Amino acid sequence: MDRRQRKTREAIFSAFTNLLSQMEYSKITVGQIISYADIGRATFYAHFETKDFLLKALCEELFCHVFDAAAAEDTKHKHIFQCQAPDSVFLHLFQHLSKNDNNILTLLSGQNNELFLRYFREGLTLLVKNQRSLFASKNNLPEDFWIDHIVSTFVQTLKWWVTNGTKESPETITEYFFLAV
Amino acid sequence: MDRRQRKTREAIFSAFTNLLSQMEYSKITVGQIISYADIGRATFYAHFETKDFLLKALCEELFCHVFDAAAAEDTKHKHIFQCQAPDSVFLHLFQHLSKNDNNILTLLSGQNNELFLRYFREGLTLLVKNQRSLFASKNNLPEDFWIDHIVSTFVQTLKWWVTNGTKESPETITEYFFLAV
DNA sequence: ATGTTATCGAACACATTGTTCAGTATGATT
DNA sequence: AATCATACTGAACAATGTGTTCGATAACAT
Repeated sequence: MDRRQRKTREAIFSAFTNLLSQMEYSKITVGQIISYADIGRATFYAHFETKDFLLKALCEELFCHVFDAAAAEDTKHKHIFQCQAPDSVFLHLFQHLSKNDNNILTLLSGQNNELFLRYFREGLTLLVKNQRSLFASKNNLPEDFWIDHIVSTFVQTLKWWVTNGTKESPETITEYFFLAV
Repeated sequence: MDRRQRKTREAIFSAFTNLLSQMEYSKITVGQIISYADIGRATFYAHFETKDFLLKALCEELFCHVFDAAAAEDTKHKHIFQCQAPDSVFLHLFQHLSKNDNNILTLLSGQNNELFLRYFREGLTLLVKNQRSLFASKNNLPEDFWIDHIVSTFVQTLKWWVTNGTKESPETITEYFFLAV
């Protein structure tokens, strides 16, 4: 990819992420984005069809990164330490999120667009399906129902955690999550 | 209240509700609302400051009505039949919602504004707090955490129900809800 | 019958979106 | 270094939506 394209794309993402941490999605205008990113109007539209597509692209980058990282750390962990703690994927996810890389927590906690949550839930659903064996106690319920339920509970736990100041350790939050679910 | 005001207000609510069942909140314009309601532009703004305030007013009417009705039926039920089934409030709520009065289900299931869900959750939180004794099993978790969790689970159950065609009976859904929670 | 108040409707300023296009700068390729 | 392709600029543009204003008209309460 052309260096110019890369720089522009990153400038847009950076501006957009900053704006997202300051105000809710629906209030952000393309004018603000190009002003922060310091690019021309036409350039923005050469990269993204609309603001919604920008959000989608950002989510794909952020969430893929987080979920992949959590899964990878988990695998590595198991290999090195032979650790079979059943909650390790989720613990790693909470740990990773608690660093607030790329402001994901900020974005998830604020009153942002539903699109945002939808993409997060999509990634999370895949993760939960891979870990379905952890939740055998739910098997008197329809499978898609309880997968949905676990995803909801994770998101709720995360929101509660952030809203209340992220005071608890990732370990404690993981415990809450498994107690609730 | 002046009859003219009442009529206008109802025309706006009616137009808005219809539109909400046809398209998502963010796509609806004031122009469409006044066109459906067949009123002047200035009249709309004499009643509601913005579209968001209209949504808020609608939610207050709808949700108050639903939660109050559920609580009232529940009380009546207990008085007449001496029924102490612990899940009756929630069963009544599911029953009431399943009639889809005023399109609440349609509105809740669609990809509507977060505002909408926020108001629904507010009402629901009050209801859950009144019924906190039903969920004693959660008392090794912080109280605000599990109240949040129960509210989340209710909303998730409702969404799942509607998304999957409202095939299950209110009784079955209530059972799912209590199994999940 | 009278005074009050809601509605009308059209016009208004303003903001935002998404497009267009000619000109300029930067990158890749030989 | 010269050349070609392509990304960016910046300003202008139409189209759409928001929220306000105001004089005229109709409906209401008493």
